[in-house]
Amino acid sequence: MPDFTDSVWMRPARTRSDQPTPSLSRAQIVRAAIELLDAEGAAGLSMRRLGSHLGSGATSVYWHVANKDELLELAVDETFAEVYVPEPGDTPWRIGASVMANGMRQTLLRHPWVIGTLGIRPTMGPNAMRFGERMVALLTGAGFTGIELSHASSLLTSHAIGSATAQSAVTASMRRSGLPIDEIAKKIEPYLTEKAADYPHYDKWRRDNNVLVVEPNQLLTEAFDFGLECILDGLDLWLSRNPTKNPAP
Amino acid sequence: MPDFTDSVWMRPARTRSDQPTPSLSRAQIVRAAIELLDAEGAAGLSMRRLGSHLGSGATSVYWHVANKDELLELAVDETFAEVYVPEPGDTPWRIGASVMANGMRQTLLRHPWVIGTLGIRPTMGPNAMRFGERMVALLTGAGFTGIELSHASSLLTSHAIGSATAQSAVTASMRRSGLPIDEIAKKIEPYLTEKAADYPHYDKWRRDNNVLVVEPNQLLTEAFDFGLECILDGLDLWLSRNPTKNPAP
DNA sequence: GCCTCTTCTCGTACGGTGTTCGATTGGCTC
DNA sequence: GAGCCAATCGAACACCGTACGAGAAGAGGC
Repeated sequence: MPDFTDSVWMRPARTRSDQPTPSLSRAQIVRAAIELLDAEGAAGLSMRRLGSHLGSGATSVYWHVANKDELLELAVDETFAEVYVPEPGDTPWRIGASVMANGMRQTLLRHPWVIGTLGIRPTMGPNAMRFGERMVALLTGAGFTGIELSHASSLLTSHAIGSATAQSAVTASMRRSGLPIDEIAKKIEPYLTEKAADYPHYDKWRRDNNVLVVEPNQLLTEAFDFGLECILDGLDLWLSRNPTKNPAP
Repeated sequence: MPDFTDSVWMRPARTRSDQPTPSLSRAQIVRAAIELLDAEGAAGLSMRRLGSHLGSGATSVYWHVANKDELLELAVDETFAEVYVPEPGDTPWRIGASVMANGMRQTLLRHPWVIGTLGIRPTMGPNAMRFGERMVALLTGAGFTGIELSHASSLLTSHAIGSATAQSAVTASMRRSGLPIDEIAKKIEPYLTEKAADYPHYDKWRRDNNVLVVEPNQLLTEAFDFGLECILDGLDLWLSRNPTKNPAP
């Protein structure tokens, strides 16, 4: 029940910064949590470890933050501060949208633990709001209005999220295995050839384009760029088919 | 280290279905796990609860499945069996791609806990492989070849994942709050108007299109459809700009 | 100086988690 | 019967999130 109606964002932070400079602060806690999460993933953050990482007792954190979920919510919003959305007018809107999508993808890849939280609750913190504000400005400048503005924004962020999800999965797996890419390819190969008869189209395509030799991160980056261009083309087409009544100058 | 090189999929299931009909089976365990996950989300699945849901001891599951991660991997792959990818030739490729993307989105919304796992490791189970096989067939029929075939596939699945992520977030939050949409809107309103000055573009857009009165699931479904059309338009444009040397008949 | 109030820290404890390990069962083949 | 092996399970370990209440440390009033 604590959602929407009783959110972190609608409550004031507990420390009202009185004089005696408390040894813990919400900002400090969130920063430390992000450090742990970046270093070891979602499993690396426990309240006890966070406490000792901060040099304080395990349960001291609970005075500044209601619970772990809320801490995660704060941490996720904090990462939204990193994604830059250009002002409209600085550049053509395609460039602006591209910069935003690339930035969002990069941020998610820098903090892969964020990805696993995006399906749990919508992020409504100040940084996410500021992100939304900039998106509206950018897409309004591009000529979008009404509900389609929201749709275009969703489409661009969805692409960043979906791409980052796929890429995060393979980089995390590669990191866990600790092997270089060609070693992994060598290990997977027999599994794939064994099943080749079951997946004839895939196998033919795989052999024709010998996929496993390409660096996966490069391949997924190219996939992201390709998809982004398609999306921007599609949006451009929509704009040309639905000219605004009050077009931007 | 257990990734890629030592995966569930490369090991045979432990029960070789000998005669004495063991009271537990891997398939049964996976089915029960999915039931728990669907009913109560990722937090609803614990090995003890799974055991008692199956009417067996808490740790008996460990004979059939190496650990919880592997069980999740099996469960995720199982859900991939639900998404239908049409054969090429049955319909125009746009329809086929649309059916696949819609199906994938629906599957993810039926099993929202899957979304949180997609960024952890790539799914390489038999059902995911079959999915890939069908995608290659479908997109080959559409005229894609080489690496761009992979990119087009990634783009379509990314859209399904990204859209489902956003939608899952709001439906989960609404379910947690237990309030009807208009109640939620009433509760959020003061927060939004308080911050209106900070987010002028967003606030103007929000008021012009009074967003909060629309049913969020309907809005997000429309956003998905809008985005899918843009993507298909973009892919069509790419196809027309890059005619295949050996075009499909 | 003392008293009280507020802010903040922290040790302890409770119920739950994933997983290991060794004991135990039960049906099969010799 | 003896031996074997697939399969189940209970107990135990280390860890988790967090409720609670005791305490420290300073501020303000007198």
